[in-house]
Amino acid sequence: MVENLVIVESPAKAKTIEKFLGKGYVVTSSFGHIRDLSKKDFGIDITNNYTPNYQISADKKKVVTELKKLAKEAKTVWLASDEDREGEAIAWHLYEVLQLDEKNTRRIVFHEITKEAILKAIENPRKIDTNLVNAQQARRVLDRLVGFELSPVLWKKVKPSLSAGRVQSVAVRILVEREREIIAFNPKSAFRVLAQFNKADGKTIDLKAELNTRFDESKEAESFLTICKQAAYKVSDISKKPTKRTPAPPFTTSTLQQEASRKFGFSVSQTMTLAQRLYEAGKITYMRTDSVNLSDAAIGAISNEITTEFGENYLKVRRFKTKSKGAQEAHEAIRPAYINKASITGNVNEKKLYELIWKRTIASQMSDAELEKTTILIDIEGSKHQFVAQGEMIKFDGFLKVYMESTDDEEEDSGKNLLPIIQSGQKLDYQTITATQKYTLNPPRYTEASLVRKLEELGIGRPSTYAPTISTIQNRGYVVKEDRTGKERVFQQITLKENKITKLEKTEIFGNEKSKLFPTDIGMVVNDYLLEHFPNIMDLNFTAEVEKQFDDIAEGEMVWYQMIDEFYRPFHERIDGALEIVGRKSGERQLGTDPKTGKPIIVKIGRYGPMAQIGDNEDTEKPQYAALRRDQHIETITIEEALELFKLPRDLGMFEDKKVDTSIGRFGPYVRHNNKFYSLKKGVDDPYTVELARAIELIEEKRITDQNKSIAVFPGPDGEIQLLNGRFGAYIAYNKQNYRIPKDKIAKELTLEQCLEIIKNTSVKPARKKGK
DNA sequence: CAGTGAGCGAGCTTCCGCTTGACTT
Repeated sequence: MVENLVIVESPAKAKTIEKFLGKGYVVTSSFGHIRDLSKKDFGIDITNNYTPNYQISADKKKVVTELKKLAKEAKTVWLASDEDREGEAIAWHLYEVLQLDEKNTRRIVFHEITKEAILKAIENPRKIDTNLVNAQQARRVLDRLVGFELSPVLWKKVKPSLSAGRVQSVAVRILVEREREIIAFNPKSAFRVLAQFNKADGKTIDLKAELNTRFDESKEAESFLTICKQAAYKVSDISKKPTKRTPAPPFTTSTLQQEASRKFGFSVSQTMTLAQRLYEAGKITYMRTDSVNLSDAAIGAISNEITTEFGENYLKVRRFKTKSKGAQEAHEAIRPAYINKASITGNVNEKKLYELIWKRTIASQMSDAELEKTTILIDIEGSKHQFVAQGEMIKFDGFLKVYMESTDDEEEDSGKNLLPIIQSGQKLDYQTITATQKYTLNPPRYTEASLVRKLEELGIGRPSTYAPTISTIQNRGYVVKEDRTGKERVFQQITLKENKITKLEKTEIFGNEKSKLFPTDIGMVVNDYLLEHFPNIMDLNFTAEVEKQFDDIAEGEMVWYQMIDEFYRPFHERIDGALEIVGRKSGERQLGTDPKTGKPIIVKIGRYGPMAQIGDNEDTEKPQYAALRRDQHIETITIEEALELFKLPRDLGMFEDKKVDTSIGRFGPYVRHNNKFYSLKKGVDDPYTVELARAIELIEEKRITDQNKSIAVFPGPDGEIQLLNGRFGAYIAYNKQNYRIPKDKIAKELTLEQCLEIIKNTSVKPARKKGK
């Protein structure tokens, strides 16, 4: 007989709490939600006040049986899920499913896992807050209605298996809009002038300064440098201004994802997997949180650590306030479980992430850094402009001793260098003065982490869904994360050195992208379609607005199904309206006419992806088709590039009485002969120019490697059993399956019997899931 | 593995938020 059964959401949390409570308490966990809307036929009775049809999730059946058993044995059941909308609903579902008795059920909540907080919670039980539960039901039902009515529209109007939802569709919209800003971006250039001074009153110094003006035209820059040739330079003013810098608050899920991305290049899901491991090992507090709050106990421990490690003057206790919209603050900020542990054992990445969390937590309770910003103004004889040198000196490092937050901007040499000691009125000599043509930068593309930040700013999504959302939009093919190499462009540089002006044309690479999110053609077409027919769902403020209503429901000022009804009726009308319009949305774009045939040339999304087409479908003559290449996009492809596509496949001639042709396929450029494919060599061969002789060379080369590929062939019951040399060593190929050869066997010496044995002992792989 | 782009029809896809493992490469 168990006296008290406490149910929390996470097993790791249960373990910790059990230690605090000791005898008489069994602490267990529900593993999150135990029930959800039925997957079939909506799970909502629309005609009956939107009554939800809840079902115990397949993977929770075991948990529920176990919990039922424990609850039956216990005298008192304590529902200790999180104190937010979802947590309240979890408590209510437990209450319903476990068929608990109100008399021996207590609802308790705490925001931090400390002994004091939990004992206090036990002393102050309450009842389940039905209004809060209803707010959650409204949230859940709304998301189901939106997701399960919009997605089928996309299946019919754009492409099967697509999806839409309150969160994911807005996330894609943000990326599409940024991409279009970038496409439309028109860089402007101006000449930035930098001077390097090497003498002050004849004494050697090292001082870099930038002109306080930029010149639009190279002529202006040149005539300025001509003035500089003759000019005398004088320090006209030195000013010093004290400034300070304040530490960032402790980590939340989204800020942790951002910093781990900026500092270590971790993907959002990578960070979460690492954090989960640290949490389960008891090394950090809960990793899915929107709170920047630290418990009193933690602040005490941090203060201790700072005073002993760095001294009293480095300590400044701070309480941070959450700024983000819709934060529910059921937990603490993400911090080390034991503050005095500056590092841990574990793999390299776990260590890195832990140390980052430790530093950020400690720094958040440290003094401001005090800086002195120095500005030196330099007069130029014969010019109204001035050179400006700026420097920053740290007078007291404060929190910078342990931690410095990174920014997203790829910083140029911002001139915050160390300045030499110099006096006002001193005469300066230049070493070089350089005017460089600088182009304005397009708005930056999003990384996974910066998209999460944007979503959080808008109050869209929750800490537990940021990583899954980022995966979903990639899995649906709306977005790809990739590197793209930039383009070259020419810029001018005019240099004054030793009284001579020289002009140079240089090239730079711009627009290099690493691990950035790019919307795909499908992403753009779906976005435009949804925006056209469902602008309210696509509104960046849609979530914020329904959240207000959920709050009203939670306050008991609104009936949840009435709120849903007001949303649903006009929404469903739009669904019907969209379905009535015939035809599909293919994102078709006219490029012009084909000079050869005079027929229209278009690009659009076809059955198998983005394609170009010459001629109409209605035309008596069948149109010509060509798939776009991976790096080509409906929105940006030019007519010239599209016409290039139709030059392939190219016939090269005959070889061994069979046709040889060349083209570009899914895996790159190839030569085809007798129904066999031979890859062209990257960086060597080009399908537009490759000739028959070279193609034959490639064919013969491949034949030789293929000859060496086969080690032995045996007859098997379902065709040949082949022993082959592969990329990863020898393997067995039989009946369209590959089999690994055990390490203790040598491939060459295998007999038919041994091969059959290996095949028999290998568990057949389950059918691969189709799609990506 | 590298193609395809007409049409029909069966059967499937899909949301967001709570939680962990169980998967594969």
